[in-house]
Amino acid sequence: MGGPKKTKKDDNSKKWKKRKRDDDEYVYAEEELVDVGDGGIPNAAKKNVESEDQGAAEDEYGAKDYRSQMILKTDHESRPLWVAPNGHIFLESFSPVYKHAHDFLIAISEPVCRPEHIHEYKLTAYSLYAAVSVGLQTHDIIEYLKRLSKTSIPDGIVEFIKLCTLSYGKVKLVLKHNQYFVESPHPEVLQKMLKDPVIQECRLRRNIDTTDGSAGNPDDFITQVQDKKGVLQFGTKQGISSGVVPKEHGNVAPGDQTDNKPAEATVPEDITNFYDKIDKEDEDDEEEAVLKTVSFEVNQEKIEVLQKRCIELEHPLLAEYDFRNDTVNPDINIDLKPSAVLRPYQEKSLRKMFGNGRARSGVIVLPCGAGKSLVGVTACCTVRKRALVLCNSGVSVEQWKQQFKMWSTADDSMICRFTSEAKDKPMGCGILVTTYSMITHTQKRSWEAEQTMNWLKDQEWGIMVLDEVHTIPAKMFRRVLTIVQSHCKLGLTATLLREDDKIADLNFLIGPKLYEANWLELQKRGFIARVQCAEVWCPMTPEFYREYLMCRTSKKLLLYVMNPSKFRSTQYLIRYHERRGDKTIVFSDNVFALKHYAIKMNKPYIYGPTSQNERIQILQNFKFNPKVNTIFVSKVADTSFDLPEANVLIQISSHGGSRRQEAQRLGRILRAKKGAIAEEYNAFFYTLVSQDTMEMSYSRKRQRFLVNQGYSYKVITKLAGMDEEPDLFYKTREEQSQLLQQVLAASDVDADEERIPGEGPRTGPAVHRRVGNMSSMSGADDAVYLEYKKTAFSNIKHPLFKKFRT
DNA sequence: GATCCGGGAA
DNA sequence: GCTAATCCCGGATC
Repeated sequence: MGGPKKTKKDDNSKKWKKRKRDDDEYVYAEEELVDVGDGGIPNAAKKNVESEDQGAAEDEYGAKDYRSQMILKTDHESRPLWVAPNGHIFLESFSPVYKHAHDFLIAISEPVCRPEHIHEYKLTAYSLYAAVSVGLQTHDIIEYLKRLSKTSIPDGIVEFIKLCTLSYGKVKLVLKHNQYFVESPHPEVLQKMLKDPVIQECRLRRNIDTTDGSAGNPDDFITQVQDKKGVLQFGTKQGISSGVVPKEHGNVAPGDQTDNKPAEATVPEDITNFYDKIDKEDEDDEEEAVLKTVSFEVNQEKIEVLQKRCIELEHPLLAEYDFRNDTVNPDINIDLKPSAVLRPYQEKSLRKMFGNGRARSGVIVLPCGAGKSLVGVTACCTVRKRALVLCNSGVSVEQWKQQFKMWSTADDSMICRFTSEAKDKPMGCGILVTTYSMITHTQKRSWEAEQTMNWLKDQEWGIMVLDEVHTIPAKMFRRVLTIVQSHCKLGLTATLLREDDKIADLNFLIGPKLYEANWLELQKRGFIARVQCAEVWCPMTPEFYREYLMCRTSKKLLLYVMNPSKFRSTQYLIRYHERRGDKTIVFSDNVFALKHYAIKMNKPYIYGPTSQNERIQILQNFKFNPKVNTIFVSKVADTSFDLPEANVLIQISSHGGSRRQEAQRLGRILRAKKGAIAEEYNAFFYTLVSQDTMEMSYSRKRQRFLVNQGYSYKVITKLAGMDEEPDLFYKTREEQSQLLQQVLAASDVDADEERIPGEGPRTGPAVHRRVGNMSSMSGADDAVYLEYKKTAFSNIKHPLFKKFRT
């Protein structure tokens, strides 16, 4: 393949490639295609794509020239795609068929980078697996890709798609009567699989004969005939929500015309026709309706081994739940309220899940604020079997309960909370909301918790909703799976990103990604806020910079966070937005900085030790009190509670290069803002960075995810108007050096916990870290901090400090 | 009872 | 490898 090779891959070009790699993720992305973790790629396919890729010439910058392998079609202008031989796909977002192509690419590939004009995707074994699981078929994928493409499709890609999809989707994992079965309409496939020793190990043989009396012979399967499926509607028997959103058939979707130039190029008919065909197929694949299936039972504890092995054998197990024909588990009486109207993308994601009339397990990716919980609630209302919702914190348990009450007909008696402080009676309830740690708890349980857990283990759950699924460690999630028996698992998340490589695990622990929304697209349509992202560069003051260069890493962090010009920029931005009437949240990972900034500026702050009551109080004030427009928060705000009213976010310190945290935080202000259509932006996201420090490289790393989602960062090197602003703190050298002393003293304390500055070594318990239960509003619950106030702040007249002065 | 605090875990 | 934060439980305190 690959035609005549004009590569001259000498050492020199390799060097370039390597250098490129160090500062550019793109090259990584290419490599990932052939290395997606746990044997996700058929080996033959690997070779295929690799060899294909080598056929391309590379220039001195590592760019590849594929012209020799791809022939441009004459009507290429009306087709939106290029498919490169390395599996990367490039899409013109201004194309009249963008909508069709985008839907299709989301289904078959992973988005890599989606800026304004050209979007990049890549084909991976996982993404193709996901495509098959939502009902697409090999020939349709290839055919549609061919039609959308400006050029011929490289042979290697066709081969790759075939390899990754032909054997997929033939074997299913189903739960019946509390027993797990591997099921397939293809007896020969099951026979082949059962020859594998690993799979034999996972098979469960019962002494008692099963219903049809299957015996011990490996080739003896349980055989049954499947029922024919009907058309499904979401959420309710009556199908209130179905048909609310018209499907975008035919030509260009109405909403798109406004954003794009009127389509001068005619859309080739073969594209629109095929889109309709695929879209329709997804809805009712009748194909297997009358097929006989064969199955064998498997051991619940071996399920993970089984799934992994099946992927290696290139027959990944699909988990599907035919809930409408489940007569064993009773229906629960829950429907969507008529007022619950799904947005188009919510409906679309649910169509991926329920497309063939059954419930598929998998992950739905929506940005925060885009209505993930409505998707979860609707899924539960569609399945109408006992549902288990797993959350990260007690607070989000409460929020989920609220969501169920808001969108569905479920009342208090049907929704049961199960956390350490709220244990409703679980028996007879339809929906159980609990935390991951409650399920996986290993230590002693209270009697009540023990009872509920026993009950929970005995249940056969219809659906398990996994909130913020990206945050749970894979290990913990595995334990959940061995404890809970559920027919179907729905993972919800805002981003599938993690800095470690555990995200691939989700693919076979939960299921493939069913849908992923494009943030910018939602923003354009007004479903989430339009955010202006800015990186504000704050020069280090000379004194701070000198210390920064001299000291070791742990101290460095404190120095660049406490940089006086950063403080002043923060103060200025806060004032600027307060005048505009905005609501601002300031994030700081570093607790020392958090407290110092907040106290100095006299703003409330929330961090770990802040009591539940106080948190609620601060949040309520922030929400309703027009005098409280700015609050400071630590890491606590990254997860759990949401802050619906904020539209400005300022980051003064963050965790290394975590892209996920960045995305999560941006999500805090994404909830669509009212009356916002007039302005270009209605939300602001500032990251404050101390110039010429490590922070700058962290910052770039963190931004990468959002940049790939299409956000652009504006770099601000000087805040206009800041110099004219009166009364900003830390203006004089003297104030600054005082601050420096505090910072240095603070990092010394870190080095030697027991020492209190200025008082020499302590032996007795006279000074304790925690002093009584004073309000943490004032930061007085930290004796060390109290010490500083006595010395450094003693000349400041401020009501907050008066209380504590002796 | 409700609330606070500390320990252990991950 | 470290830090911050969280969860659950049990015992102490008001």
